[in-house]
Amino acid sequence: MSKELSERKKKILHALVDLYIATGQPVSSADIQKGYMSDVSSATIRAELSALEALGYVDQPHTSAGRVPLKPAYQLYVGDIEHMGAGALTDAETAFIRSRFADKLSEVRDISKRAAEIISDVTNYTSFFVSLRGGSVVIDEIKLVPLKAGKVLVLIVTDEGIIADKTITVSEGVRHEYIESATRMLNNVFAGRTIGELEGMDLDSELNAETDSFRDIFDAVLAIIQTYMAEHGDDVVVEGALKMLDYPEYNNVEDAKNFLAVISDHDSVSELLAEAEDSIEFSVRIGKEDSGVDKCAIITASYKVGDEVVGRAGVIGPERMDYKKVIGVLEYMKKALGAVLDDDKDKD
Amino acid sequence: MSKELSERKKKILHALVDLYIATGQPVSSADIQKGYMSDVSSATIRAELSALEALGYVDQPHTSAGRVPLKPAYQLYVGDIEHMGAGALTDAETAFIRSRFADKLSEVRDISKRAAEIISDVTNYTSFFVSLRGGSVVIDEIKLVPLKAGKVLVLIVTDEGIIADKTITVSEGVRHEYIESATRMLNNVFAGRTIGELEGMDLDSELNAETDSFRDIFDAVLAIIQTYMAEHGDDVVVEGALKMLDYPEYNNVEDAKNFLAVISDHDSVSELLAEAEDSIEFSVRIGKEDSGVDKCAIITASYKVGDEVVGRAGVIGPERMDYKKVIGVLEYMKKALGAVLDDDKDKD
DNA sequence: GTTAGCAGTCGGAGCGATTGAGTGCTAGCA
DNA sequence: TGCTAGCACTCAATCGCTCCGACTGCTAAC
Repeated sequence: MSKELSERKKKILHALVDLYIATGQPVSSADIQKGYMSDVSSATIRAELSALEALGYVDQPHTSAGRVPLKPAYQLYVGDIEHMGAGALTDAETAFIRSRFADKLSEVRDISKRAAEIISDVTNYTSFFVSLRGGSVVIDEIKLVPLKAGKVLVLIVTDEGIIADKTITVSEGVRHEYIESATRMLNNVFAGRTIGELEGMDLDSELNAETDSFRDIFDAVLAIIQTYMAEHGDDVVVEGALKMLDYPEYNNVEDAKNFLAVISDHDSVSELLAEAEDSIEFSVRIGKEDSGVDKCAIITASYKVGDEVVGRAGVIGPERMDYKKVIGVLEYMKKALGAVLDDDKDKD
Repeated sequence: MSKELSERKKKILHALVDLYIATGQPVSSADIQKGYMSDVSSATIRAELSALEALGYVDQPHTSAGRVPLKPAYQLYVGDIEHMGAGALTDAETAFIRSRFADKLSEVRDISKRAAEIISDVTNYTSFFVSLRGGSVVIDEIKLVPLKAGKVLVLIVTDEGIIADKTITVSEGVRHEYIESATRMLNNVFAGRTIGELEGMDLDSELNAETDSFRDIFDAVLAIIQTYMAEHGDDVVVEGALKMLDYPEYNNVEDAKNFLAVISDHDSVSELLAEAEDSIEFSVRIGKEDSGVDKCAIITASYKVGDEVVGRAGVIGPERMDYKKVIGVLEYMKKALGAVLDDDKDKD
């Protein structure tokens, strides 16, 4: 792979991957000649293929079979696509996408879910969407709301909305002044900080004689934030997990099970996406041997609002997947999502 | 099936199901004789089997094969088990269950999830757990909490906790008196009612000239409740969905896919469980032809706190599943869950 | 460097023989 | 009348075999 391939070799390789993606069958020299290179004979193509095999780009399942692309071939192919521009979507497809985004979705989670659905439906592959709000949520304000029976509802208001599902019981009863000073204390400590910051901090040091009397409330608030962190670290949505089973690559139960196990575990999905490098917009990885999703390719794209990456979408499919289409869809989603998110911003 | 089977036929049938559950292979007359009826010859058993086949209890995949139980056979078998008492769990199993319930779980959802996990892990089948809090949640109180910038947080306090994920914007600003009268109005209408009641009611009739000025707040509250209904109607947890793929019955991708599609759709799971009759404690259904989960048996159990059914657990597995064990586990869970829930009640 | 032509390879489909598990039947026995 | 021993029969599954055809690799000629 040190040397550049000749133009003809590249052309043959591209044709081979194209055909293999379309049919899933080993590609013969005659196939390539018929569809792509009627100017030379199949024998010539055979000779080239033989060379490509030696270079590790293609493989032969057995002596009398056609050639099958290997990882380097896919990589070259994907590179070509990114150069040449992605495949355009059909009108029906763009219409479909727009219609699915037509209803107003307010929750971030709903948008992620819808986006993942759309991607999966249009591409017919398994898709996932991760909203990266992790540590960057800013705590605006903490409110304590007295309820009946010595209970206090803790409200944590952030720029992303409210984290408020915890009632705590206070020993002191619900004296008004007590609640007020507790609220002051909590806001001193927490307000204006991001959740990410809190994680690394030594919070005990912030406590002093005065605040120490609110110790239990303080601990409760901290617990809520930590729970929130754990649950919402990265919000992962997976759609169309079962679609993978339609492809012959996963037509045996063992592999299918493996795949589903990985894909249903949100942590591993998050990890898969995290490996995408930040610097590039599209990242295609093919055949991760470890991690149970070998025989797969993963294409990811990052979505930004302003300068900040707010989400990352991905498609996972068989190595021989329709890269053009998938990249096209992810590309188009960038526009569509941008519109939805901006809309959402305006509403606030 | 009109006539009672002879004791010997029953015994043979029971043996046959036992063996079939253990091996998954068609059972021969010799097998039955060896393990269960050394007092008569295989020829006699063959004659009985032949009769049972005519009665529709068993089937022969082909002329020279053993017999396989049909639905009626399973039903008889399950009836026997329920009579005779379920299989006792091993010490290791009960210890495992207790240890998994050892950590304090406060959220209803966490408990459901844990329970489903335990059931699935001990039985090695797919399990689900539905918390039926649906319409019976009582609204205790509605609170409006003013936030910065003309926004108001709506809090709906119920006996099950708080539904509070909605901020609304009020045109009037956040004048204290306005908020107070709105709160009064809302509590007049909603407090003390269950969510289920609200659904059937003509709420507009409750509005009068006075309340009409709070129309937007009123509508917002209603919307929140309706959203809650839709999302929390029945809280369904499914665990170990992939375990089904270990059983040869689902060793082909087509069936596996079908099964997973049903099981991942919480609505259909909810439906499956809803079909369990309320009157009986254990409900076993075998081979629902429609609904994609044919070739399956479903065992459900209801769990009560006091007199109220709070949840329903189920196990779904191949028809030839280890009924004794599953029923034993569900039975034991009744005790274990009872303890956890009571504990939880005490804490409140 | 390219091509036509041909021999060689190998997977897969199709076919028949063989095996063996398990039955149904029948004649004889208690 | 009910049970059993024994035997003939059936049929899925397995194996081995051949045949077919889709490809390739090679070689000799252009």
